Amino acid sequence: MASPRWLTPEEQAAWRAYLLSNQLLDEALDRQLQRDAGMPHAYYWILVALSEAPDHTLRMSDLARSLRYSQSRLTHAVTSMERRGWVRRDRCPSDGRSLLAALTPEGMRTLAESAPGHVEEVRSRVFDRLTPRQVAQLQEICQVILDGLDPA
Amino acid sequence: MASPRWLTPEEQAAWRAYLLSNQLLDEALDRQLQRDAGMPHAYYWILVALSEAPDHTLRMSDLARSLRYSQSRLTHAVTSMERRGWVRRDRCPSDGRSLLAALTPEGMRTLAESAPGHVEEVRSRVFDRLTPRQVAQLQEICQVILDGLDPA
DNA sequence: CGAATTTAATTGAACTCTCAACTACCGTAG
DNA sequence: CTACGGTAGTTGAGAGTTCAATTAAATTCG
Repeated sequence: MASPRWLTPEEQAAWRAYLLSNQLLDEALDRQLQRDAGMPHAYYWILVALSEAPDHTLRMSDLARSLRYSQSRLTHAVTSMERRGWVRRDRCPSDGRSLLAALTPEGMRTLAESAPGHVEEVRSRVFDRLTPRQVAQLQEICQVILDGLDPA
Repeated sequence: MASPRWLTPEEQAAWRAYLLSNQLLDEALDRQLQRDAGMPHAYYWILVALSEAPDHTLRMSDLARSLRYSQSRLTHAVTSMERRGWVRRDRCPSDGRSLLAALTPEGMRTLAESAPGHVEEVRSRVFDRLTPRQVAQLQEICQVILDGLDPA
């Protein structure tokens, strides 16, 4: 058992800042969406993904893959969103195993109503505070981390 | 109602990379700790905070404040950690409302055993992939975001 | 063809976290 | 000294997520 490669002081400081800012940012985004739209952050991105798909429709498994949600997570989420009338689930004509999740007009309207407020929150919390240079740096850093986590 | 200030394409790309890398990184960290130490990420930091405190002891509310956890979240977490024998809760002699959470030897041992593997995960997922320059950039960016979210 | 494997999706239990309500104790002002 | 506002902490319900088990349809291959 080799001695562990501990973090340097610089790395520790960066890591704690990262974890804390993430924690608070996630909480802020979740709270804003919950308060103004009655949905968790995860549901917002399901609405976004469906709204960007042809016919506002995606196979459950493709939707899960594109958002990197587990199938179980997506099933539970879509079940709840279906109860609210935001999404419909239809059998896939070409594959009996698959289900097609489709955004309803009601779901589209919910997204359209909540998007401006949510984007405003993201702006005020993040992008209004960063220089264009920092935005580019952030993306590069996240991309490097993603490359290691997301083989796709 | 002014027209919403949408994100620019650069901001959108950065935002999606950020959200996805966060999601996957959080999942990876949680999975690693759950698998190797049987605890969620949040519990790990409770152990760390207590291990760094004088006498391995902190008032519940100070612990909550330092980690930015809600009191309720901390109560539930500590209840679970107490059942596992990692933490003890004693009445505070100077203030009848307060409770002092103390790390037990068992809890200290659990932390000592899980820390190397966890740090290795953080290294391999994050710091081994970033240049020192990027680590500094990351910290600055997170600090800017923190300044807006954490008045303290 | 028909058995075995893989893929799509759901289910339910266990767990964590949030939120609102509640108990108990402290400090202070009348 | 007692009433009152604030602080410390817990509780329980509800919601979302994970994980393992299950169902069912498609695909592969001997």
